Amino acid sequence: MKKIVFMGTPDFAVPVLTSLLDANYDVGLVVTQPDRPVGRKRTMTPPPVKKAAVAQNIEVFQPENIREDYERIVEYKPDIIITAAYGQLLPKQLLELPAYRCINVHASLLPKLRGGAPIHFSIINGESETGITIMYMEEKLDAGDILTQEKVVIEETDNVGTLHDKLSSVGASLLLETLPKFFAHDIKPIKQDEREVTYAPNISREMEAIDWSKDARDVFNLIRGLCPWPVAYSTYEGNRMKIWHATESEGTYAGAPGEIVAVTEDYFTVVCGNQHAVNIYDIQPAGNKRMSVEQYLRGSADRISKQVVMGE
RNA sequence: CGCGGGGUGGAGCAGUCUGGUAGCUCGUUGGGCUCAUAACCCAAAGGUCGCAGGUUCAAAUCCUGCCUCCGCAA
Repeated sequence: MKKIVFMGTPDFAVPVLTSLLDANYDVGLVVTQPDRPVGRKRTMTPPPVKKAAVAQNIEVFQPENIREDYERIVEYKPDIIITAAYGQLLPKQLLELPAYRCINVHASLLPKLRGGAPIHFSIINGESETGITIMYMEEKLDAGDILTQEKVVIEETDNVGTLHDKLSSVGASLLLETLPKFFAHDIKPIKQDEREVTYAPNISREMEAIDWSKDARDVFNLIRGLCPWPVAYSTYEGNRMKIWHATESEGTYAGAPGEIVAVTEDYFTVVCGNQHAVNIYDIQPAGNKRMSVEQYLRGSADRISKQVVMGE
């Protein structure tokens, strides 16, 4: 029985861990990020993977900095380390420690979308498919040789939430398919083609603001690529407004980018670049909860007016 | 003590400054109109106005404390 150390942090990694356990793999040590203060109240919250591990009575190790504090893992003498969205780069000493080395479950078709937010960027970039890659880990982020991959189609109706769930589940099942072959040395690792590399860095604040001068298609992709987290936003008469859900509008409109050109019972239309537009259905005004435009307008029909320019 | 906006029938809001019988849009239920309808007309039910205390003849409204939801910032 191979001794496995699992390293992961967010929800994405939870099904990967639990499916290993369900398949009776010997995961005796789980490494995850330290509890972090979360939300307005700054309450210390354990990462999802920790909760899952604790629920199964597995030892949890939460080093602040894995590059300096990894002695516990060496002590454990793992045969393999499996990571999934752990959140820190591993030191060389750990990468070379286990006989079967370290493998990672990454949510993109590498070499595309290396980095911390591959799911977001697959949608924001307007890709029609993405997937899971299981690969060796190198010192360089997400650059290791590829073991197995599985594609996942991105539907028009997908957002980060739905795609995340699909990928997480595919990641778990692909790992279970990969491991027996991997341990039997039945997989030939493939080098990543450096010419094909693209990156998916963590989402920054500026990225969350909608640039209405872009194509309607790009705006649409940004909105669903940031939903349900961290959510795209713009402003309405100076007040911040998160945009939870929108669709591409048919037809062309002669308005300035950001201008509201139509308001109906349940959505309003905002012009983007290239004369195209998006219809906005779900919003969250500053200080309020998320609500449909229909509900928002019920409070008072003139809360959204034509000719107002969003983002100004 | 980081800054700020909220909590009013099932939903979204107005009313609070200038205390004096609980209002709007929608939903729900019943009835009517119609060949018919998610449309239109009429009617009804449904709220201890977040909680507690205080001021007052009288508090959704003023004062104090607390709970809670949310935007920003970290």
